[in-house]
Amino acid sequence: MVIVKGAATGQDTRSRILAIARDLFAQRGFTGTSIADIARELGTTTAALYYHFPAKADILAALLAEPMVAYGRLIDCLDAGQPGPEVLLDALIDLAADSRELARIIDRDPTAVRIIDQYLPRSSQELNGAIIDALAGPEPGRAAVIRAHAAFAVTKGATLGALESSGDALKPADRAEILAAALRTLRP
Amino acid sequence: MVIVKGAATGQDTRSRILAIARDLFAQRGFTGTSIADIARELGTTTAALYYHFPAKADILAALLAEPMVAYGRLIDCLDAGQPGPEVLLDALIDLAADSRELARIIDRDPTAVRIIDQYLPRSSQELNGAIIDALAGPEPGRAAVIRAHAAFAVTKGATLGALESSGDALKPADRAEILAAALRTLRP
DNA sequence: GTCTATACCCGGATAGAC
DNA sequence: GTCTATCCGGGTATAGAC
Repeated sequence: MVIVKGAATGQDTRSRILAIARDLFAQRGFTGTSIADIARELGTTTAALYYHFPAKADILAALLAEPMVAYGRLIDCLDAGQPGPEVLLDALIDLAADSRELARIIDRDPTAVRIIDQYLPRSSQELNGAIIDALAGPEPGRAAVIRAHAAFAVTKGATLGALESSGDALKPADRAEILAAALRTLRP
Repeated sequence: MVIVKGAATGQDTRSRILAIARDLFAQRGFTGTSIADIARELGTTTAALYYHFPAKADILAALLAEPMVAYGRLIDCLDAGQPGPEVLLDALIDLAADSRELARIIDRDPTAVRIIDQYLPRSSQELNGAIIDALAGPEPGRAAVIRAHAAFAVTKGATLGALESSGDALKPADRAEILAAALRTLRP
């Protein structure tokens, strides 16, 4: 039997920290956000934060854990069997939509990139390279590689742009439009 | 009559500082680069740096001055008369190519963005918004706005991707491929 | 123009009481 | 689980000699 106490504590505080951190990191970047900033928003002191997380980097890691396994699964799909470009682009759009604040953090803050790379088996550079390769197809000419870069850019840029105005979720119509644009980019 | 002294000094040191800063900022981000890092690379102390620049932010500002007027000119063109999308996309590609390291700094480090916004008449957010509006055309539907975001993303993403492998200058063939991809994105 | 030395602050992180 | 108090390091910036 679960008794609900007056003010929520425990696991709940941890989630609040993560939510606050996600916001602030997205706004000011990882480096630009201090532990004190998070604590202030949380309504506690910095010391209290360290009860929940051993270090600032671990907050970032916790935030990225979920999208990272998703990203990893995607890469595994690439290693085994070639998915069509539609499937791949589709997955990339979903990934960008699911973790939009994180996407911003990841490719915006070099310091953050270095930190998350320590938590990953493959560096984020390698991951991006694998995606470009898959989009470019087998034995690609230079033009195909450029088109791959273009399509990749569309999945990120257009998805973030669409979410900017529509708030929380990516509308199906928008998703379709983005996918179509990315495909057009890819195949002349 | 100009006498060339043994070791170059004066104006030259200033340029060296800027070159070093451009490199380091691009690699580690603005926030991630310290004055001491730049001084070390330069072979002097931090104090010497402050003879040439009053503050770290001023180094960034000097670095961005040139591309910023180019960007401003582009926006002015938008205000007066509608250029076709080809012209606009073309200019965006050139801009990305000319200032690739700077482009990285600008949309990667939120702290840097805040700093340069203090030096500009219009915020970089407004500038980007104006470009999206121009690409979307008059009275755009939602789909057109999304396509505009996609095309904008292509000019940046594909240009940076192309330069990654080709070194210093953007090859004409690559430029054409990028422009074609961006246009395809824009018009179904 | 460049140095040595230093002031000053801020960020991350810890100790130990409650 | 949260507090007060504090340490440490590194970062920006300045003073003043050379």
